[in-house]
Amino acid sequence: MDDHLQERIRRPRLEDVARHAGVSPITVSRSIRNPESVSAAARAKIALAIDAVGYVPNQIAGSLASNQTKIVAVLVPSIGTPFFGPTIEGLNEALSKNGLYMAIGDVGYSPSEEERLVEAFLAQRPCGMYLHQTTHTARVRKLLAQARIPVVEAGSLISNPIDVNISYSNVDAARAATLHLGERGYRKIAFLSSSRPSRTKEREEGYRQGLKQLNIPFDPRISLSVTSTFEDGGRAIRYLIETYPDVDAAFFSSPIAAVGALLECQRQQWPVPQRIAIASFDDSDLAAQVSPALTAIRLPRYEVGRQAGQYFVDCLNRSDMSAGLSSVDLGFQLIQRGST
Amino acid sequence: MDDHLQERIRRPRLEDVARHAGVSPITVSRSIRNPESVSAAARAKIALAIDAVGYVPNQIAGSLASNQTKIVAVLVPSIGTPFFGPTIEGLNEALSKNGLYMAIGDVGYSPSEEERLVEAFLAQRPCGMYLHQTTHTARVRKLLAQARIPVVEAGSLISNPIDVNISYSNVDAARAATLHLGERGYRKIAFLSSSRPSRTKEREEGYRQGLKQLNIPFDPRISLSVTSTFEDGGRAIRYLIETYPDVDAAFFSSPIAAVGALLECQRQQWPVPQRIAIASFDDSDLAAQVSPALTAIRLPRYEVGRQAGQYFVDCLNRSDMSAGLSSVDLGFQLIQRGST
DNA sequence: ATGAAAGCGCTAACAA
DNA sequence: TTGTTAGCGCTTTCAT
Repeated sequence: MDDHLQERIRRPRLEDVARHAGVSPITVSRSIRNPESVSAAARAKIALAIDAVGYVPNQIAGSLASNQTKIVAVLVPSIGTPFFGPTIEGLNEALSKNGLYMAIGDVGYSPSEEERLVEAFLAQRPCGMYLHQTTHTARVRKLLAQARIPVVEAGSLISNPIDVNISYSNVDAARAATLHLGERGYRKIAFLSSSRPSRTKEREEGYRQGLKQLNIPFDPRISLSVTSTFEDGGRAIRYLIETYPDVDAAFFSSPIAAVGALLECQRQQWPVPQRIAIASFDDSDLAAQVSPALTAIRLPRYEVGRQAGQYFVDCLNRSDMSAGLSSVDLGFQLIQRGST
Repeated sequence: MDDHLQERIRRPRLEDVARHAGVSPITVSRSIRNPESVSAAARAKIALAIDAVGYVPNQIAGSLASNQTKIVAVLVPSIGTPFFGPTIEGLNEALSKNGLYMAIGDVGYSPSEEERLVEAFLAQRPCGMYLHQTTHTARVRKLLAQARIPVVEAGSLISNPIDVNISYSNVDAARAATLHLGERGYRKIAFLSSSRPSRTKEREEGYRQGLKQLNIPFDPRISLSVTSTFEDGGRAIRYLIETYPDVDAAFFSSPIAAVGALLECQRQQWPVPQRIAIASFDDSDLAAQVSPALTAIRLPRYEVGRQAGQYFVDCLNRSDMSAGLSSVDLGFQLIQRGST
């Protein structure tokens, strides 16, 4: 009687299950978290009772008592863009397999927004934090250091990570692509950087290092900034060909812009790579499908997420932390296709 | 002295701030959550103290005491695919603006995985749940009903939502595209459904309704299942043209496959739409860029997320719930381009 | 505007 | 293997 009334009013607790099963609350707790530590008989009674009262554990209370959560905070520069899809997938793969969950936030390429979100997410006491970002405000670094949780920074290879850095080198990859173009005989290589503030500097640095190695002088007039859209990619290639006819190769930081450029070349009947070669920093299914298919740097985006996720899992199991290396270079691949 | 030692050992609490500021813990709590309810003098002292001790609120304890969280659980069929990007962006837009956060999970098109995740996420006591899915196990429906939180189902228009249904009609949209093709004079219209289990049935139903309205008999031989890849789209159109030369239009459920088909037509020099017209169920930037650009149904994916997010926010403010309509049809647009 | 007391639902630590 | 006790760090409620 009383029971039925109460069930209407408040959600059942451990105690309700315990009473129903004729055991103590802690036994129910154990049977849920670590079934082997409870006798088979008790386990059976408890399973029945859980079903009967419709019990769903309150993880909030559990987290407060145990001082640990199963939530990893994931902060990305832009939640909707396809770029981070594979990384988030990799994180999810590693985390969900081990009973961890993701809380996700969008920092919009803004350090102050990152600061706001880091603080808000730390209030949830996550068991780890993934930042797809390597430059932070001083306050962020301080908050994260105090938090004493595993922190993975990704997106660039850096020398002084807060905790662990898992990434590829934008500089190396951009240099490799530039060298590839040089080795294929292209001499007047334009660089079309993405307008996103994130990795542009590093990619341009790699491009310049490549040029130097090829003994090609850097020409600022053919180093342009382009938004990451198909339209702007097309616009850029048109501008280059019309303004600097001796340009024979274009290296795009954005794979979207690179495809846009290639589609524009198709429309304009500019043969690729004979009239102009095109290479892209980032690979995509699409890059492999256009004609000619695009030469591109393949970044280990999925792998970054998976290894980051695995790191959080490992930290939780052996709870010593910081046993691994502080910086992991996952490398990249140059996929040569018809466009160069 | 004692203070400094303790700070090393455990994170500062409300009490530490309170002692530092010379007020009671509850005043600190108020000053954080509702600054106006505290005198300006106290507020100033407290702000200083928070900074001095490096206090980050423990939202876990807060949630347990207040019996409410700021977390919305978001379950999508596949976290990495670009399809859900705009929806998640819309959710994030509405939620983050109002101090709510997202926990995200991937149910992988599997009802049993959905059940597992719904239960796990309910344990976190979210203040709302977004499901990009409309068919559920009985247990999921029961759990969600008991949870007494706002629930948004999206992805299809349905008649018996658990709480609220915000979507577009797959049937209506597929019918509209089919009718469009009929009106443009195409008579032998193939349907290439996506192999994803999700909305395929509804889209095929719309296609058949459209055919019926056009007095065109349904021909099961040209209703095929195709994976959502560029390659398979190309393969499908090749198969159709080679096997059923009288097919004059192809309606793709997957925008990726549709673009793949168009690229294949370019390679094979099959003029579009003269040899064969192509239409796509879902729009994308890319669809607008290929030549000819693809006629496509534009789905309000961002808007679905934004309105769902707004619903959660509204429910939290007026805490009555279920004041709105139970089903919202956000419609769709048919964007006609060169491919039809 | 501020404070004191009580308790949210669970788990850690200890005991049996 | 099971139970008892004592909190986890906050917010609610009630008082002043």
